[in-house]
Amino acid sequence: MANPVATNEELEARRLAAQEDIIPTRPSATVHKICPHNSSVSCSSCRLNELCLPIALNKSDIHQLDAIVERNRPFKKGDHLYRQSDEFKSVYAVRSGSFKSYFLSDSGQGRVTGFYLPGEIIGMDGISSKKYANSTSALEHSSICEIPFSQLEKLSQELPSLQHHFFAIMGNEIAKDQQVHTLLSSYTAEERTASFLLGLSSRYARVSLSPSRFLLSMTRGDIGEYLGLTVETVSRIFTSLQKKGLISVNNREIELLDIESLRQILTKGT
Amino acid sequence: MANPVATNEELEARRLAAQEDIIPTRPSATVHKICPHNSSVSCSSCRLNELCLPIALNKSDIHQLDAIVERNRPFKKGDHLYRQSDEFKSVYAVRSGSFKSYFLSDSGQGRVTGFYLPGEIIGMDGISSKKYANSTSALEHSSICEIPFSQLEKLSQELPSLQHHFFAIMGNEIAKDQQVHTLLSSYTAEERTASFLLGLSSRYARVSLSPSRFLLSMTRGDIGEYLGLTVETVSRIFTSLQKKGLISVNNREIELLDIESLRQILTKGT
DNA sequence: CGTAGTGTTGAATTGAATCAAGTGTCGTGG
DNA sequence: CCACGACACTTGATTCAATTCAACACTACG
Repeated sequence: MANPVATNEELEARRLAAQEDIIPTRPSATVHKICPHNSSVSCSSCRLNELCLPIALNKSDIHQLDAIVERNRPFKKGDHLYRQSDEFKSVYAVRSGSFKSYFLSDSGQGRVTGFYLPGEIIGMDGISSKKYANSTSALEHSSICEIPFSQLEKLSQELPSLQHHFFAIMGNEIAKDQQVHTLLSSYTAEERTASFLLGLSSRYARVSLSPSRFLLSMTRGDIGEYLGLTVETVSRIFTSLQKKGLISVNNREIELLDIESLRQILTKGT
Repeated sequence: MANPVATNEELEARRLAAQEDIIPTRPSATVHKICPHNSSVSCSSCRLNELCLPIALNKSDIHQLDAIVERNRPFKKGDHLYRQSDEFKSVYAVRSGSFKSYFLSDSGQGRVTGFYLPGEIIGMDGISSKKYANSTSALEHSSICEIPFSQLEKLSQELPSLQHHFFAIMGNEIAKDQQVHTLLSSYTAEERTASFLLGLSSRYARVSLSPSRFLLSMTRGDIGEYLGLTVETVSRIFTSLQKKGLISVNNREIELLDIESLRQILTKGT
């Protein structure tokens, strides 16, 4: 909290450069800036290749996947990957940055249905109806790998382990969504918030970022829409968790001070 | 509501026999009872084959699917298909009856995560972690087709259209779960209930049952757990919708009297 | 430097939960 | 076939968590 604000990419770059968990107090100093949006990287050299689609493929197979992946220009904050009811064409793997998906109902109000971090797959909701069910936009400067779905299907036909892995990715999405169902149907505002923070924490850990200290790329409003709460409630819960000493919040920068106690909020249930 | 209670299977059998929408006033009369739990039927002769996994397969391919499907003994009300953290082995297609999936949290309280009607697929939440994330039990006397997943994968490798269809089924589940997310995070009790009833209606229509009159195989408590409401609230909303003339409820038997107005509850939003 | 967007905090309100007390229904065993 | 007990459902009164309404502070950006 003594820190000036830094973007996730900067934090990420720093971490890669320094292999340390502690965020330097004067980050703007002389950190060598690695650009994580570099679009010329191949799947085999991508540092996410052990988390992303290539996870199940051997060296030679990866090149086949590589050949169908399109590495698009970087996305600016607010840019849309696709919009609700656009024709479904591709799924996307987040390379850097973050995205949110949201659903606009007939009555015009939107709700956030998901946040996506590096190594995660976006767009699977469009597979069955051939139209995307959500809109998805970048929360910060971000980059993406586009994987045309028809080609992914074709390649899955040739590479059993790719098929297996993609089934697993989709199954994981289903299991995750059902957990969220439980969360929304029975947890209190504090429990939802704690669960959200712990979820982000482990997802950051997965991409080798600090699990206890990170930047929220989404607004309080986004979080509220995702958790089924209002902005005000999210803000109040953050404040109250801070007063209890479980977290430390400073604007978008957040630190989980007592992960164990945060977990207990979820398990001490009714 | 002047009707004595009848099970869904009976309603189904009657409909098949009579091709009519109106439930006879004296059902116990002389309806020729077709047993929908007959386990000797093959995929190609199953009357659900245009809704279920075979949908995308031609005659000759169906026999290959047929060969890996295991048609289990019927399930009695309350019998479990599998339990949370059992080893994942198969996905299941509902042949007749209905099932509920529910998740037990550490604190012991369970929440219903889904209901499954004939032609729908159960168990995909276990694919990625190799353990089922839910327990699933029969809500009434029901029958099931078990599809060992490893064999389904193998066969998907040979039959591109099966792979395609299974991707679509999973994508559909994801899209559906995200709609539920929106429902739970922003709808009122009345909106959730209306949406639930309309959802059941169209799913019954899909299996050629009356979309406006059906039996609820789940308790008010199950509905409440699914929608994130209490039993009392569900009961009150049913009563209030009945007073408004939109539905008619008599115990587990329900009739949607004004589907258009029910839809309007959802769209008139904020 | 000003302004729009984002976040915080307080007070009042409310929708649904909880608590409580029933009635209705079904399956079982006598 | 009926009586019993367990479970399912309904309805009312009260409480409470989260929303709503309102005012203000902070930040970021042109």
